[in-house]
Amino acid sequence: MSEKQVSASVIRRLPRYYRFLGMLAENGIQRISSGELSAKMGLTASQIRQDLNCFGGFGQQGYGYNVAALREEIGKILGLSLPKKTILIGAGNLGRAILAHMAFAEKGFSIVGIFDRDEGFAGERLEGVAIQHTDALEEFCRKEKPSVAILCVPKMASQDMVRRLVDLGIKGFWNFSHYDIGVHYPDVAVENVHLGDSLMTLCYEMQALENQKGRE
Amino acid sequence: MSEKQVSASVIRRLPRYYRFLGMLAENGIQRISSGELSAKMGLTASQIRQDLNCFGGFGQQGYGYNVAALREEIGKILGLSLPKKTILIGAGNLGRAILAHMAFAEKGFSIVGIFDRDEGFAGERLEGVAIQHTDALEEFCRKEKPSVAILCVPKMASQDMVRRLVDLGIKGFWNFSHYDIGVHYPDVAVENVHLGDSLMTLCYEMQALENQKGRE
DNA sequence: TAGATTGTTAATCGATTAACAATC
DNA sequence: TAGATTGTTAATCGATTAACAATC
Repeated sequence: MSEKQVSASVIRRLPRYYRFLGMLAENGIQRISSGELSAKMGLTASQIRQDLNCFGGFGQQGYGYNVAALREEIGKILGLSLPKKTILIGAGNLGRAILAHMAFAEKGFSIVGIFDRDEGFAGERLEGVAIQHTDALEEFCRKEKPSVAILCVPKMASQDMVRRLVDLGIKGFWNFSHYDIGVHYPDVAVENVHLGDSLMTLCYEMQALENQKGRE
Repeated sequence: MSEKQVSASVIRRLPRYYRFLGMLAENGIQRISSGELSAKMGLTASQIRQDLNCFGGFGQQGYGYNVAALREEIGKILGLSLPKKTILIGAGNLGRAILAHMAFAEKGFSIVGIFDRDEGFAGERLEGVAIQHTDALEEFCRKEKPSVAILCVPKMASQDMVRRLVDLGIKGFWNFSHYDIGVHYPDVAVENVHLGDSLMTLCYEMQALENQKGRE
């Protein structure tokens, strides 16, 4: 099982394939060719075949791909069924919204603890899980051994918090804070969300659109 | 002013430069070389110089870059000072969290309206702006002419809502819904957030880390 | 002036697209 | 079998890195 290293560009497209295949399955579509899928997703058929063949031959010549089977394969590649004990750090409105909004369970994440430095939240429950003070973090992690942390704390607090969590054995961060994890922790998995960057990118795109219109 | 088309890869790095330069400025650092900045950001110095020179020569040989001046230039390139009337569609917990969490004003976005299809929210105010029923959307847009919509509605509702908003003259979408805008609307700017995709990517990275450990 | 560091050109590397033989 | 569509190799394209002359 010596998997060759697959590029980040390919990995970033997998969730999107997974999502589109889910939609197709919901609509009762059982088979699809790379050509049809590429049209729906705005990609080339070549790219889809190339991407999928990083992991194996999931299609059938002359037929295409079985939607449900391919979706399941991609789910496996992503590791969605692997159980991942997860803690939420920061129970402000962003943390709460994410907790309520995301389908964690169907991706293998189970929320086992919620922490906030605000004493006022202590005891309150979100989605059935009690909020604890961050002081309880060390003891909790030694006992429960969570592997993932969702970081919804202010920028100021995040740098120290990350160090603390890495020391406590956290292996993956879903980072909504303004701090760039990852530059200094090569042994953990990090997915930075950086909503501010996203909004600025939109800002640029709108301006570019405007300029383009003017030039035509 | 015939700007050559700058690649998306470069654009996506600009907000990150902007953020790091902001941090440096906060720490009282006035000048920085591409070499120093590259070390802090985990890039190559070449890439930084290459990126910046898409837009002009902002540095000075033998000296480096003036932090404050460069930050301002990047802000200009991104179009942050351009005023953008913005509406929020969907005042559920995600919409509320985003509204409270983001520094819209400092990026030129002003929230002028909030809409939800839930009658129960009508009249409530968030950040000083009243929530209206989505029925009021048409009249509001014709009068106020907002250019940006933040989309925080369920997947089911989003497809129709996007069509409606495009018809009403919305030129940019910050899309938190599960629906992929952009495949069918080439004349609007779209920034898809897709938190689910991000979480799945983390899932893969964690698994890859695990496999790597086992192989060593 | 000498040292440092940019702006820019050239070389390399990787990702995407095209093409087509294999095969269902 | 004939038609369709994959898996895979080769060609192209673009992005990143390296190198260095220009210059502050």
